[in-house]
Amino acid sequence: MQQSNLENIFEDFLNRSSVFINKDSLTIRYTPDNIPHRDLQINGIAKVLAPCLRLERPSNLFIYGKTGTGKTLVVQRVCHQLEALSLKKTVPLKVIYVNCKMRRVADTEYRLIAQLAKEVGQDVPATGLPTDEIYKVFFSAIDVKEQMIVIVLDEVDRLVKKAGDDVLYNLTRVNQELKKARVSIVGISNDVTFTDDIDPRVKSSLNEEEMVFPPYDALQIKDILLERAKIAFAEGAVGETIAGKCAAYAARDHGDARRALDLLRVAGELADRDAKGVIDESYIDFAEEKIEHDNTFEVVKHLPTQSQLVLYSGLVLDSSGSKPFFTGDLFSIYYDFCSKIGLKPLTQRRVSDLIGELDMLGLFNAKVISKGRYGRTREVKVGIHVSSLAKLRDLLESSLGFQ
DNA sequence: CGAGATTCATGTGAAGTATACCTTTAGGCTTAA
DNA sequence: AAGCCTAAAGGTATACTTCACATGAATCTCGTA
Repeated sequence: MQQSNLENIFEDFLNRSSVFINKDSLTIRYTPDNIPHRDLQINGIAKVLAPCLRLERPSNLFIYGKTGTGKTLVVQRVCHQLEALSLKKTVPLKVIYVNCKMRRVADTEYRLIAQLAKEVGQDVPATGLPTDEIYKVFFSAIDVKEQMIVIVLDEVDRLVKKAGDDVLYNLTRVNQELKKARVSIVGISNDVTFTDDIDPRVKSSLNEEEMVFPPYDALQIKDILLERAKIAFAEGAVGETIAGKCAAYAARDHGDARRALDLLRVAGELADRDAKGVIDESYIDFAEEKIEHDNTFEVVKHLPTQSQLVLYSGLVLDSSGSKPFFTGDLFSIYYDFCSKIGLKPLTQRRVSDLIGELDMLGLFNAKVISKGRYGRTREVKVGIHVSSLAKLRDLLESSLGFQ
């Protein structure tokens, strides 16, 4: 492409009028002033955490709700206010927020505590130290003075599924170790049934208070969208029917408001790209597809090589038969690919675990079935939208170094 | 014909191994008095 | 003699392997009606 041409593109971009005024207000980073339909929860959480301000340890709190029901947002909102107020009243209070699902950040006991330590300014190595040592570092870092610490663990269910409930047990016992600081834990979980399989001791001490976030219904989502759209978009860029359509799409599966906002944002971006001043319905459909597409790509790109190859093997099997396939099938074709690209093959045991992980990520849909006389295995289907399959294969092929 | 045993292919848990990385410690070298 | 650097020793977490046992319905077997 020629340089003058490039310049034109940039010029063009700058001069072009956008449907957005403030795009940030549609992203997850944005904390709106007003959170509609969540007053009950906000007040509830505030009441639980309020004792912080008198340096009394509040009850541990546990929050359940599906994705996009505003859990994280509400908690962050309340915590911000709490911190702001504590600053004004000079109460030593600190809120630590950790998202446990982040791969390689906080998905094991060690890494979680290391992350907590980092949040309070103690840098610790990624490996090599005993876990107790990490605990000690973290404890002594917060126990330097009398203060209140609120630890928010987002998506704890992931952590517990991967690393067991020891972490939680240790954390709930923190207060006995500390002399000056007080710690309170707020756990956020997407999985409502998740406490079923944690130790009753942990359960009783963690669940001092609990709260459920019900899904939004279509009307509520529409409210939320209109509210945000007012901030985000130029006058008249989004009609009420568009918001309604987004809401309907998002409400279709469990009232996910985040999804609705994504939909609106991406639709806006697409409209901008076409230099249209208005978002019409067709953009919503494109946006739905694009989001799906982008999300899976983002996930796949950051997968370790071996997982990528397992996924690729799955895709190949899927395209050849488009019927569900079994662990054994996948393993043998995976094995062939390994020698083809010069990768040391993993054992079937490990591949089985990787299939499980891909299932958790939603890239596969796997369930264990028994075929009676013909054994027991996982029945695997590819859980990726058809429209992304071809491009995904290309991506994997180049990333894995196929010719 | 039906209850119980058998079978298959792999799930799954536990224990062991390799690797990468950490801290501690001891020895050797340098330096300043 | 004190201070500093380096390399070895001893320790850990993590990803993976090895081993061994668990699973569960289709199929087989065999006693019984």
